Amino acid sequence: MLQLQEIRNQKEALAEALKKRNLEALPILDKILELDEQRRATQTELDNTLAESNKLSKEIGILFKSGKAEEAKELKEKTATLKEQSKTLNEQLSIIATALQQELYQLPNVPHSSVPAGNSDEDNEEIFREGNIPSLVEGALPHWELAKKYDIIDFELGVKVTGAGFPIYKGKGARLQRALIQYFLDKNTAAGYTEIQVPHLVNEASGFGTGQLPDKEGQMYHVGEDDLYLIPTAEVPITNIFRDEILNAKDFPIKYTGYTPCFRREAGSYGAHVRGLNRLHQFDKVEIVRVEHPDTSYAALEDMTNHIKELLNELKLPYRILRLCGGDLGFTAALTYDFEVFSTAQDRWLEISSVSNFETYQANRLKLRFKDENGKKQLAHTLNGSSLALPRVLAGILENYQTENGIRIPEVLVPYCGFDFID
RNA sequence: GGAGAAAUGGCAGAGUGGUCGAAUGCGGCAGUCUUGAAAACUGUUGAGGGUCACACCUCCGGGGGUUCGAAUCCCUCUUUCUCCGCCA
Repeated sequence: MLQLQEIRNQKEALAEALKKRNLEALPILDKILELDEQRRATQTELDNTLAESNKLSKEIGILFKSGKAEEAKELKEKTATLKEQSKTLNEQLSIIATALQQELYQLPNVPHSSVPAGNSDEDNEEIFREGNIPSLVEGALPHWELAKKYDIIDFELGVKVTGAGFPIYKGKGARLQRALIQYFLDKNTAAGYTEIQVPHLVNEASGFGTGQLPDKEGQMYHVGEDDLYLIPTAEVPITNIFRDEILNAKDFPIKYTGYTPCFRREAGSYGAHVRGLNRLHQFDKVEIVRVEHPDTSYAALEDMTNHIKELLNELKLPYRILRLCGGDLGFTAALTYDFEVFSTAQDRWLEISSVSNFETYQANRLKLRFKDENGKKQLAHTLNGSSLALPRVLAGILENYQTENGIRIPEVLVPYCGFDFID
């Protein structure tokens, strides 16, 4: 959520920056300022009414104590009008405040100055590439066929037990997945992230705090009986740890990592690109989350991308890094780097990590603040990134490490797996 | 799931209808003292709105109600604790 103060101070600059998202924000910003004006005027009126009412109440109290019941009675009658007035004003105020909130929720985050303009993922800017892209090998199989051939992932069985998009990992497939989780967590903790385990269901306030609600309601599974949501990413429970907190500047940096399953309804996305592990309703992910001082958040973002690079370098997977363009940038992010692994058999790139700086956008919703060096309260910056999304890493390994006779295991994972070959 | 008790500022803990945004203690911050530190002493110390700055308004778990007036009374929800039941 954008800060009202900023909208008041630099409306034009914000509107200009939001154009990168192909959003003509000026009418919304004007509407917001108008509602803001109304809100303050109504608030002032209400405050004055309440002030008068408070004054009378005190006088009545004093009169009663000094036994002047008659005079008190007279004053009592006067308060009736004030009560009526403040009730009306209060109702008006809440209508205006709600309208103002709704306008604010509509606005996405302002893109960072380095974000390229663009409409879709085709306009994302490739900023880094590592590893050779093997040309399509004769006889190379896509991962879903490899999974079947070596009996390590059973998609049909998942359909039987739950439905499409809920695969069942078996034997060495399950073990490889567990090895990856452990490897990622070990690397993250070695890099200074504190490992935590968090709930897999969150309440509405949490969904709202990180920006999943109210906009992306349909993407989350909702447990109506208890009004809880299955998490679409560990970002939600981890970041919400800091909701309504006022930190000290010396608490920074805050670095957390956690493994969780992630649940996404993925309503409306079907077709060839969702085969196999490409897009699932339930998948595992290790996440890193940081809360930073505004002055250092972009250095933190670089630090995070370097960390993800190291993971992929060690796994020796061919990958590239994209700077997302305005049109592809998530609603709440100011700047996002996507990491993509090359899927040899599918001849396409698969997103395996998304590292973002949300600046104050989430913090404003979360009321996540800190006391700066001068004792002033200001909003913190939040960041997060996948390190990494398991299914697509798995797909990348299966496809890139396949041989005629089986699948080799990346060297760094062998100690975690206890085997070096799947056949 | 049943029965009971409770929820107050960073923490502990007073406050049961009127000047209470809230005693007191601890903690935090600043100062005095000291070569420095500790101790002691003095001052200061919740959040939000509003204002150039004041004034002023709101907030004592959430929501609603009674009253001229609510931290205090009533209803309701949530959470915590104790006992019983069930359970990995």
